Amino acid sequence: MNAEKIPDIIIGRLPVYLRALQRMADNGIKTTSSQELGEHVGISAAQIRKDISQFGEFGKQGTGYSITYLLDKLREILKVDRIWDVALIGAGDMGHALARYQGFTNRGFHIVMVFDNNKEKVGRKIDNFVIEDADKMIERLKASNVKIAMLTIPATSAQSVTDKLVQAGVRAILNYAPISLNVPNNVKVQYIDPATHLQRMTYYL
Amino acid sequence: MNAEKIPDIIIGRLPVYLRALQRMADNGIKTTSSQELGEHVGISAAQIRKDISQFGEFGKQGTGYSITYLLDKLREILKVDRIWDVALIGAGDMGHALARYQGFTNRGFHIVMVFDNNKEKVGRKIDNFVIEDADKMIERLKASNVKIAMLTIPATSAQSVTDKLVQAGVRAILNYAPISLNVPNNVKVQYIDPATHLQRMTYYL
DNA sequence: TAGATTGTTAATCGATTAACAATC
DNA sequence: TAGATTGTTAATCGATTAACAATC
Repeated sequence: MNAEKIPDIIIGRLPVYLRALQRMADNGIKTTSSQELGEHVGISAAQIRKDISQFGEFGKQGTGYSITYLLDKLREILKVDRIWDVALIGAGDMGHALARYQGFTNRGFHIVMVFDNNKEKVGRKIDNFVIEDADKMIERLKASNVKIAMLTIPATSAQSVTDKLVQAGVRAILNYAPISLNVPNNVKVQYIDPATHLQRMTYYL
Repeated sequence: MNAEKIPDIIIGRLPVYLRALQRMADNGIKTTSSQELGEHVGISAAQIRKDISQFGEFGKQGTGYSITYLLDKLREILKVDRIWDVALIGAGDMGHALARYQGFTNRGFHIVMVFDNNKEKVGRKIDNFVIEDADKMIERLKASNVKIAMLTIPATSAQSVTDKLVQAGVRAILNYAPISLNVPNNVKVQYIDPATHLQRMTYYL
């Protein structure tokens, strides 16, 4: 464990390494090098070695990295060596897609609650989840150990709902609403806005 | 128009400015300052001024920026002062959510084709779109002017389908599959992987 | 005019790369 | 052993910030 502050930009790359290594492991590969991993993820070998070495000496000169060992270490560093309960806020089309998404389970996440403010949706089911009333959200979250929420609601209500999530103890928000959110310093937000992502590419066309 | 190469990191922030400005305009606000815009998007005023000034002098000392004027300029710079045709590859849950997403229209994008390799889905409709056979994808894309694709298919086939997209002339890919894609230098990829985004936050919990 | 805010410069800060001794 | 590859250092490169003259 390293006491120095690790830059956000390095933390941001670790999940990409993790994903690629998981994939290699699934294909039965036992060992890799910074060179090979770099080719997979499009990052220089030097940078990968530098990033990883922030946290310890996980490789061996001459042979590279044991994939299962590095996987274990990265999961531990990122704290996805456990399962996090996640609340899904908004049961629209995007909420439905996330509720049914199979990709969370083996990557450290488990949806445990789904909320919507539409009274007609409350009580209905998505997959195994019963949609709960958004009016009960704060109360339900406070009584749980949910620290992570995914927000799939319209931009107009995103900030006010975010304020409630923060009030209820949520510390990480995956925001699908197309708006920048204001949160305290101890709360993290990641943004997924398909139009914004597309607009980052059109400049180059 | 500036002949110098603009850093990717600046281009990446412009859509965020655009989104915030659009929102201000919708609220009837006419003018803003780098200070105010910065507070909305969580970026320093100095950086916003520096970013914008790469492309021209769009502000006025003393009064700031005209929102509609800056919107026009940013749209022009990002080339979203037009409507781009987009192909959606994969008609699963995520594909459905994107096909029905209302947020593309006024931000420069329009889905014109939906493909799936499941013969049972081919011919069915999502909203107004008839799902087409993935076997016809290259041919259909080549006959179109589609330069942008959204990829919502399993990771296992993402690279091979990407190769086909590139072959068919696609230059920008919004990738929802949880895998890094290899593409030529003249093709851009943006990644949306909810699990990866969540894993960028757990470190801080 | 006086106050406000831009655009830009220079200084600072941080990230990436190249290179190589250490060593498996 | 010989070849390969790490971890790390120093150099380079790039991004951010602070400050302020210009000017609306």
